Amino acid sequence: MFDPASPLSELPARGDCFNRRCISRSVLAHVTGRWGSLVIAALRSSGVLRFSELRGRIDGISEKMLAQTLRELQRDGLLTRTSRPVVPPHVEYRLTPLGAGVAEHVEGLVRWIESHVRDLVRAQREHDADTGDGVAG
Amino acid sequence: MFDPASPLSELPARGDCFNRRCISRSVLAHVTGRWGSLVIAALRSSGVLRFSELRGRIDGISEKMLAQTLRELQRDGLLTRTSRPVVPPHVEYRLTPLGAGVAEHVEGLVRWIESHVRDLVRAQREHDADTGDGVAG
DNA sequence: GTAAGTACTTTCCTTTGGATAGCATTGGTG
DNA sequence: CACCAATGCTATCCAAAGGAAAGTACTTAC
Repeated sequence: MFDPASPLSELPARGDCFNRRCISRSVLAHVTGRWGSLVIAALRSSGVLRFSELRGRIDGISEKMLAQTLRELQRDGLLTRTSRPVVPPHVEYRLTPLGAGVAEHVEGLVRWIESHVRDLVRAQREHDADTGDGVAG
Repeated sequence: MFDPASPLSELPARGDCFNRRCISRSVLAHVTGRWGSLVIAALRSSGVLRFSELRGRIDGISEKMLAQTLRELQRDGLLTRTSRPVVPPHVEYRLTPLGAGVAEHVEGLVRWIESHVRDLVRAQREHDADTGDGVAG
């Protein structure tokens, strides 16, 4: 059913992220991976970015992980890599139309979290204060 | 500015996920962590779930990671844990109103990916076929 | 006495991630 | 001509995170 070799027409029209063998699961993993959502959000807000620009925008990412994340997302068809054969190298990354589709949701999520920081901090402090599990009965 | 000890009123009204010191960044990490989004999506579609039900629904998760993910999300104020002191133990997890807010976006993302599996598979196959980087010039 | 059932926790080992250095290429500098 | 800068990676090595399996705690049922 989720056999990666079967013809497209035999694949289910809809995936199932809860199934670990479904391709949608691995795409979800790439998109919501440690760095995926930030790469996607950065590209969505800037349009085009070079490798070093992405590295500069995403505080804390290592070059290894940036390269790896970009490769995964490119393979999933969410972004394109365009290299101009000049010296020093000039490589551009941008979202594909497919990538723009996910990006919309990713950005919604990121923006929601950013605009609810105070609520989140308050919740964490309350939790740390009473460190009690809610016990009913 | 993002000092975890400063009073709420001094925290910026909006976080910045691109800054590795901002609390919104760690919440994003929990929500989009390897298992966070699936836990949230499962709770959103079911309302209430017990530990073992979550484990059953989320194919591939280990008990250790489920426990850890639940603890993080609970601390962030996104879900509640309610244990009834009976034998055998009975523990329920459900989203808080805050959690329901993120869950909306998480579910949008998951649903988008699930409904675009075919496009994603097609993209992967094309990529694997030409394994060529887009080169302009 | 012992097995079952639930929600974890612990242990041990594999996999992943991070920091740093290196590579390839060529124009500019001394 | 030697040398460095600039860019986009890759390689290496070590620390951290994650997975599998077994253990814990407690009481009812057999």
